[in-house]
Amino acid sequence: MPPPAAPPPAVKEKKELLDIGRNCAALRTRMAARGVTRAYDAALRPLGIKITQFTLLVTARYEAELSIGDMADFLAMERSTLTRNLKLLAEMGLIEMRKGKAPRTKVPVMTPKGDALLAKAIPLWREAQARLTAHIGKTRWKDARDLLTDLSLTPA
Amino acid sequence: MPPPAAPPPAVKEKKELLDIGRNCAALRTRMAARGVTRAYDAALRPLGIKITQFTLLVTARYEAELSIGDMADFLAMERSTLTRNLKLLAEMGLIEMRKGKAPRTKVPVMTPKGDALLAKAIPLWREAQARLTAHIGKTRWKDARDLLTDLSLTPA
DNA sequence: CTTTTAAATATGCATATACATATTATAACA
DNA sequence: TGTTATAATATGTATATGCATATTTAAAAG
Repeated sequence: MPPPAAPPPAVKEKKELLDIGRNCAALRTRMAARGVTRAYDAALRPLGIKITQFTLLVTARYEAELSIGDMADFLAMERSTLTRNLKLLAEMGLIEMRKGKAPRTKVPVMTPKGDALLAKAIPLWREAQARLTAHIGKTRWKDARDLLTDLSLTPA
Repeated sequence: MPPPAAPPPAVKEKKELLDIGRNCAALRTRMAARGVTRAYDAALRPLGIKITQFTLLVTARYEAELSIGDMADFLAMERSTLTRNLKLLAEMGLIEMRKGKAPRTKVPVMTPKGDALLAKAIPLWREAQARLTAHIGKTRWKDARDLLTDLSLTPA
């Protein structure tokens, strides 16, 4: 057994590292996102879409006429990320990109195929959402939602 | 202006879509992860590492002798994801992969370079964490942490 | 009406993530 | 002691994400 490359951390440093591991908001939030995403992805797997894509379909269907830029703001997401994610949905035939009213803008529009898929997806989403709220406690979900909203607005 | 590809959703359906957009736990959790990650990544940018990498360094430093598999469980992350993320850190010279005590296992071990970087990163992490707790309220963070932990354990 | 400018989207590059499958290393067995 | 079974890691493929930069498009300036 070769000696470690670095000496073990001193006790004081150990405490500091423990504190970081326990309290790092980024780690905790990302872990939550991983776990929740896995659960919702599993629920939607029979339909061949992921929860991220479901979200975009819902937004496109409800927030009609939102341009890529506005939709990215709405979802607190990079424009370039959204551009690509929408492109995938368009290639799947679930949406169609059209010219928006404002100059230079493009807006996603649901196709009949997209509408049909969304209709099938909603019950699956409801089941996943019900399992989650049951898991964390229905009462707690309202607080959770507000908290998550605040976290998404964390200043850089 | 061409007619829309699909008729506008009925009022009842609109309410349903609004509910989903507002309450989808996956969307809210992912939005939070995006926002928080952006803030912490920005704080660490001067050092050329991301918050995800910082987290792995802290874990490797504190939870010594954790194999890839155990570390993945600890972080609620796919093993294959962790394998690749650790590989990047090894290529950067921040860690070194060694044989673990248990058969077939590998464990990340900090290099002196990794230790030095971690030491410089911790103050930047503290600033980011302080900004976040100030933003959401210090009292609220404790509840938030517990909530996020529960979310990461969402059953599929 | 041409040129310039500015706003919006797209692209290059890099990391993070997960599922399915392949590879590898070692223990257990014959 | 060679073979087989199994546990651990690695790889193939695909999506998600963000920053920096390029391209495009249409308004505004001349």
